[in-house]
Amino acid sequence: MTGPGLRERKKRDTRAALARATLDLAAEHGLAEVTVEQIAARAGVSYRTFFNYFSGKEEALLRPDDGDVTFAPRLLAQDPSLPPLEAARRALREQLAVLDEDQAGWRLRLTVIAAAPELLPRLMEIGSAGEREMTEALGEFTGLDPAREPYPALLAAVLGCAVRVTLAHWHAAGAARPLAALFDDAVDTLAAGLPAPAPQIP
Amino acid sequence: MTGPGLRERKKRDTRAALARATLDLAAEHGLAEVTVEQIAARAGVSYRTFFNYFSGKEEALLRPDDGDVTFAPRLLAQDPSLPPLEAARRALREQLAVLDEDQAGWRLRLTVIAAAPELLPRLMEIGSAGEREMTEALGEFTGLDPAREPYPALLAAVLGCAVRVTLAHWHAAGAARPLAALFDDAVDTLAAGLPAPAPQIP
DNA sequence: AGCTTTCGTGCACACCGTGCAATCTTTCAC
DNA sequence: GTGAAAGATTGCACGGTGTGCACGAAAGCT
Repeated sequence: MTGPGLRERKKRDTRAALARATLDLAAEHGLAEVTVEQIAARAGVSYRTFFNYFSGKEEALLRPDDGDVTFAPRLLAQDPSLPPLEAARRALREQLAVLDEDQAGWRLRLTVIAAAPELLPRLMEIGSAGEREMTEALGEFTGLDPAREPYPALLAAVLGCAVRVTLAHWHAAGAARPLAALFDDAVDTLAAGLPAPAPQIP
Repeated sequence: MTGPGLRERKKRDTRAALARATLDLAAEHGLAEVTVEQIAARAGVSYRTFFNYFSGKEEALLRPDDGDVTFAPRLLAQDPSLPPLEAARRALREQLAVLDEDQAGWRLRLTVIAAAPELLPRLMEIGSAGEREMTEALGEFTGLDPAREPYPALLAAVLGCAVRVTLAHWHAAGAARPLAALFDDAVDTLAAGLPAPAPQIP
């Protein structure tokens, strides 16, 4: 049992250092004001090396881990007799639990994203490991061909939205309620056909 | 009644020429392979002038007109007693009708986008003139504060998805059915709580 | 006509992202 | 242990992007 080996460990460390440096610098000055050179300097590697790990600042900020588990196996492990929406809800709840491991980091990350709105659509690709993959998995789960029937794509897109809005609300509300509960509420609203809630009268 | 004036007209012509050149070149070679210099040359202006009209290739491709009508007035013109989903559906149907004016152009545009998937999330900002604006308008329509209640943001995001998926399907299916009909189907599915359709048995 | 405003353009600059080749380090086979 | 293979880091050079600035030309106004 030699473990992951020195090489692997150093690679992971470098990647983590670069991601962390990107996050910290972006939190301080805003992502647009930070250069790759600064990031590399803070992480202790050369400018050129940065691009051995990430294709750009964006990726370094939004995809700090590369080996994140995909959505498809989680979905296909669900009970096939469940309605698709319910099965997907359970799979995504598992996936969101990963964020709980580094709550502080993700909250900071969401702060940076909120200040750089051009990144907002990209959140779609984080919580769900990509909408295309989700579409494929839902097609398999439901037995519908995504190329012919819009249902899998629609469901995947809508769920991606639900994740994104939930994250934004969780962040805006200061994480007052746990992420999983907020996500459940959102899916409940979807399952009910998006009825208008009663206006609050404060 | 002198009309728009020579100056205005030339500006609009230049903008249209740049947008058109971007679209044509991107359709021929793929957006990533096209340089701003080529675009400017084809439109008959200088490299520098391109940036007086667009902030980059992306915008030139996805936002050919700047003065597109916003979503908010369309929504607030709807009957306030309607459910929010239904009111938004009607407002968006009006907005999508604009695309019918240049069907061929938009179908070509969608082809380019399909070949450059990193642009796909940006479609959200076209059909709906921006998700934030939609959220605000829905907050006003429902009497909910978007900062406290997630419902307006969720509805706006989901509708943006519906537009995007509808456009993708319309394009993939070769515009066999009209855009408005496809959009109606999608909203019907949403209103019904995203139930699983029967699997096709071909 | 003259005056003001606005637009087009050239120039310079910092940054981005990539290909290539040289150098150094880990790993593995002998 | 030693040396070769595999792989990571780095410097260098290059084409492309996007912006600030200043100058000239054209359009609109009086």
